[in-house]
Amino acid sequence: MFSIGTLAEAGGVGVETVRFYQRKALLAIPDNSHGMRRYGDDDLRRLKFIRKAQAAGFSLAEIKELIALDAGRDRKRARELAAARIRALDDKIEELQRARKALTRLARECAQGERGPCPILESFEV
Amino acid sequence: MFSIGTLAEAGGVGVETVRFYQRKALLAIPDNSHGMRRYGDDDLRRLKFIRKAQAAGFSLAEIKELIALDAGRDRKRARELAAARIRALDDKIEELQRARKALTRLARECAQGERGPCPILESFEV
DNA sequence: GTAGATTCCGTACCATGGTACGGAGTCAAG
DNA sequence: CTTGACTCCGTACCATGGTACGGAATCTAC
Repeated sequence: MFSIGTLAEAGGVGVETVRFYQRKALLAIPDNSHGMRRYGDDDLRRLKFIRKAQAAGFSLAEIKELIALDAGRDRKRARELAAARIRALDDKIEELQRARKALTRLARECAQGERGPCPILESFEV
Repeated sequence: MFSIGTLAEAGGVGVETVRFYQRKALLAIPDNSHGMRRYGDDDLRRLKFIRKAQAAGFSLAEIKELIALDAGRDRKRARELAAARIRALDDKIEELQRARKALTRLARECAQGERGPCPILESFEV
């Protein structure tokens, strides 16, 4: 059992962020009737999950649903959320790869010399 | 020459968004001393550029700099911005691919049956 | 047992990227 | 030459994901 500061540090976030997640009901608020609130491994696991799910592009609202689902038994909904997000990820990855191509082109076309305008807009095929 | 509504539609954004970009100095505000403001192909090109650059992950502040650079002659800075964004894109693409993997695993482990909890947190290797 | 760090809690504030509102003026088609 | 759509402009508001503040209580280490 550890304090909120220790939890935050272990999760790689600030104390205020932990509190924010608590307000959003993404993290439980432990009882403190006997002094300071104490946190356990489950809280840390959940905090880390929130950060990873965020990295996967889930919004905090979606993450909240995922957490509820984790305890629950609606497999169909869980699969739906996963599938939708995989599609969104595929689209996003493709988009970023297109953007990367445009930027590579920009860098190449700006490669020579130190001065003079680069065709930045053109590089993006605008 | 066309109106703001036509420009917005052609750019795939709302009129209010065009105004917002104008307030942010991403788009020029044409003279209207002789009536309504009129826009040309350059405005549309720039609007489309803004949307594409956004898709590449540039913030509006960065896009503003890119536009200034496009007219200017500081190739070094343009290359720097491009290179930094390419690195950021590579990181992001990798991260999304990791997330995709976690989600695929989640979908697989939730594949059987209609009810019962899925190990959602575990799927994310939390 | 006391000083300095942490925690608690509510509330306020922040940046980003828009979206909406409302009244007055302008435009375009019938 | 009117009617309905569009424009102008300032200002307000919105969602998301935090970050900061400040006074009181509590902890921890010396």
